[in-house]
Amino acid sequence: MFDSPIARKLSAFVALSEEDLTVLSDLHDRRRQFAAGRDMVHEGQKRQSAFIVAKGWVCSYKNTANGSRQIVGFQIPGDFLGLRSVLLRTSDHNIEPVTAVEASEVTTDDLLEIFDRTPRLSTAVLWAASRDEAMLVEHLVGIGRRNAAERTAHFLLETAARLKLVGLGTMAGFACPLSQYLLADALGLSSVHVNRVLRELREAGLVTFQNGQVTFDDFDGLATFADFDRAYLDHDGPLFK
Amino acid sequence: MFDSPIARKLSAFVALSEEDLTVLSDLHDRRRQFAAGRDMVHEGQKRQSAFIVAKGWVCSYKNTANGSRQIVGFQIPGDFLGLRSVLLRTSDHNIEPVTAVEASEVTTDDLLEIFDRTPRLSTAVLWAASRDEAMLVEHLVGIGRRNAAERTAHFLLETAARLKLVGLGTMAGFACPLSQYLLADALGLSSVHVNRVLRELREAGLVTFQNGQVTFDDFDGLATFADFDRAYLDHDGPLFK
DNA sequence: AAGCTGGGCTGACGTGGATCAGTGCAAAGC
DNA sequence: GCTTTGCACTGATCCACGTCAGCCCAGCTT
Repeated sequence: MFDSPIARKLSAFVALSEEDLTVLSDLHDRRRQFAAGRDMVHEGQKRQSAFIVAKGWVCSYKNTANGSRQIVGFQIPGDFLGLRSVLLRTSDHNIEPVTAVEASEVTTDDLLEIFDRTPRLSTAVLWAASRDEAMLVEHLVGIGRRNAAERTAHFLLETAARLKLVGLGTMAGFACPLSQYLLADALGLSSVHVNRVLRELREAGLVTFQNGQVTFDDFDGLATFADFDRAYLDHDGPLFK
Repeated sequence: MFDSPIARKLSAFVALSEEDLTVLSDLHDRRRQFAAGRDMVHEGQKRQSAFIVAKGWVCSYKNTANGSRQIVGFQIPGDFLGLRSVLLRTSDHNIEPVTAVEASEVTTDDLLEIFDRTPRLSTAVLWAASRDEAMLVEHLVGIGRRNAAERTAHFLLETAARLKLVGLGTMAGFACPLSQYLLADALGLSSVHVNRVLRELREAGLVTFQNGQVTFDDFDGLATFADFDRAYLDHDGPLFK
């Protein structure tokens, strides 16, 4: 019962107390279901609460005036979503489930109580937020200064590292529900080009992404190619041991 | 004495108490100087404290393997920098003053005390962090899905809005110490192309950026062109009035 | 006075990735 | 069974930007 994805993830950073784990477990039990494709949150929505993903994949995105969209990031089990909207009062992005999703709603009051009563857990929440922001920065750097292939490779490696932390993948590979269209919107490319890049990476013997399955054929080679440095994910092990 | 840029900025969001203002004022008085061009923080640095900028411009950036760099954002008076590094224990980016800079160091202990003793101020700090993240997202969307001219225009508008909030600019324009090289590294372009884009925008009668001065020749036209929506900056006025 | 440096600025040319306009296939719906 | 829909995949063509290679000017050095 204490083994929810969020508890696993946060435990990798902060040694949580019994009480912390109970709070998380209570949240975890309060899950709601969301169908794939129907937006959970849309831009401009007010008084939005946050969620913790328990199962499934979600994406956060923004639409631009010219009709295209940019996916800002994917949330997987153990991730918060919409945390930023709580303080900004208005959501600045849309949130759409990629697959069927189970998630627990976390209201502003829940958050305040966490900050009030479980200081160690609140540190962990802030850590998770910092880590999400670090991923955002890495994403920005990738789109700004890496070419399509490096960017794609980097994304797959980062995603693998995140999934591994919640027990959903290994260094060998992971199950990936993303279409090439979604990948394109996340990487700032066209789906046509994503297709070509995936072929190149496959033919170079680095990664294979087929039938919803990502397989690392040469993990180290790929990491070198993508200039992937996992330091920003901060898996140095728990604080306050 | 209560009129530091940070106090101005946070007051636009949260109605601060006398005590909150005193804490801010004490921080503000504790300034240190930094020379332009010499890094204040470098990637991988441990146990880094945060800073609040009082005067001057700063940029946060990352270098990539192929020798180019991506500027993640600029910090102007009233902005935090390096907040994320506090919880991640290791800085994930470099920080360089663009001009001569005055900034106050904020240690982890200072932050803990703020969270402990001045709850309203801590809300304001978290709001500022959320706003910074929203700007990061907007930056990501720009690089991923907007073309060079739209992106440049958007950047200038956003920067104007931020400066205005701390009394350093108006709807008419602002003083801007950025070279076209810095602009290029921030926008994910080459400096050559930045130059051309700035000329286009000038010839279209939208903005003029010359001699360290940005002048909006047609503010509304530019905002339309750039698809600039200031909602994400959340200037709705203070909470808890 | 001569040289150097750091901006801004420019034309010619090359290219990574977008766009267009498809094909093929498997699963779902009627 | 036939049609529709969604996704993977492809070749041909185009163009937004990058790269290269320079010029010019202002402000510093020596």
